[in-house]
Amino acid sequence: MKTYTISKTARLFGLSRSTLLYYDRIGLLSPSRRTPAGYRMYTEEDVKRLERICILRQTSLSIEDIKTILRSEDAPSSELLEKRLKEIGEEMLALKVKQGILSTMLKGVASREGPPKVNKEMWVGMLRAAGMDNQGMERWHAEFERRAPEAHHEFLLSLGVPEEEALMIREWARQVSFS
Amino acid sequence: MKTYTISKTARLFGLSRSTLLYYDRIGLLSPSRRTPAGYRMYTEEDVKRLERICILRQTSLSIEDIKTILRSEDAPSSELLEKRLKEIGEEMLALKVKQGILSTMLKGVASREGPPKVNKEMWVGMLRAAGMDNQGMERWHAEFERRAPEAHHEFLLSLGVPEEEALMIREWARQVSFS
DNA sequence: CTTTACCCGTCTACGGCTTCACAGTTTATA
DNA sequence: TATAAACTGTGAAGCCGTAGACGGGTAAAG
Repeated sequence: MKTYTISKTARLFGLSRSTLLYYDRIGLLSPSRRTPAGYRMYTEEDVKRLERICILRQTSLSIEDIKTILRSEDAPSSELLEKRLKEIGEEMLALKVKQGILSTMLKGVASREGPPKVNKEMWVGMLRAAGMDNQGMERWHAEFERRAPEAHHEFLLSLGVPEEEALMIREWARQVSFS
Repeated sequence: MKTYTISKTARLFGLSRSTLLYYDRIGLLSPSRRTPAGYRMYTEEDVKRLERICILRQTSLSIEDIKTILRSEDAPSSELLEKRLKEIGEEMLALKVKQGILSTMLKGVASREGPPKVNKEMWVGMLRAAGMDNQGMERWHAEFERRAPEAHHEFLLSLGVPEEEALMIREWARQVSFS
């Protein structure tokens, strides 16, 4: 049976040797064989597993989740995949907000009006709400929408989010708060 | 002049005490005063600086970049902001691809066709290309588009990216490769 | 048999924190 | 006023996923 050394296996997938060493250490992917000298030899099966790992990693699933998914591969728990998909939605929204902030700041810079002037109370409330992690983002929008829908709208616009998108974000936030 | 203790300052912005300790240690934000017992006291000015830091952090700018931006606050180097904005664009694209992968996998799961069947050569070539970091993403699409535009298109569709979006991504990839 | 070109395990570093351990200080209650 | 609770300080270590360097052993080509 054909086997691959660690570096060759790594190169197959554009990974570094250290990554495979790490995967071995944490028990995510241990090569099925060793040479008498202790060299790791990856079989075709190992490579196949690694391929799956790469695909799953590609979606930024955590190593733990990947382990779980690969363990129960016959019943490929779509739960974790769905969870990650939802997270991605949140991340997209978070990125849009970041984009908005930066655009606003750049506009300020361009027109020489100095640093961005975002209403302090907005920010304080915003940052206080959840620390702005990805789950927090969701809760924050929902909370903001619930407490002050108009301020929420204005806030989104102030970030440079177009009217249309702002309405979509708000609707989404309302769904979150009632589900 | 009014001052705040470290925990109160942290709470103002939804941060933890350790974060402020960390910011002090790395010289990002050191409180202007100390009590005789050595307690950090944050003045209004410090709080103002922290507010800016939070806004900038909110865009995931690195601490180093934030330091630079705050250092030259009269000429607020839009360079770093633009750099980050570009990165965000790449991150959005990366997320879309992840989304596509996950959707495809879920579709596979739902129709009980087992694990996702993405052509191996595609993935290998893809992963080999750049390791799929955010800059790699850009290079990879450009490379794929250059070498096999049709396969690129098919690949995007296979990820569940809608036709329209696929065309946009490809155009963008072509621009990258020639700039 | 020498020269490459690999491989080994172990260690360190990165960013942006968090958590811990332990000691001193301030504030609230009894 | 005594004591307990809630703060504060410092320093060190840990987290993730990966990259890279080190010194030394192995394999294969010339």
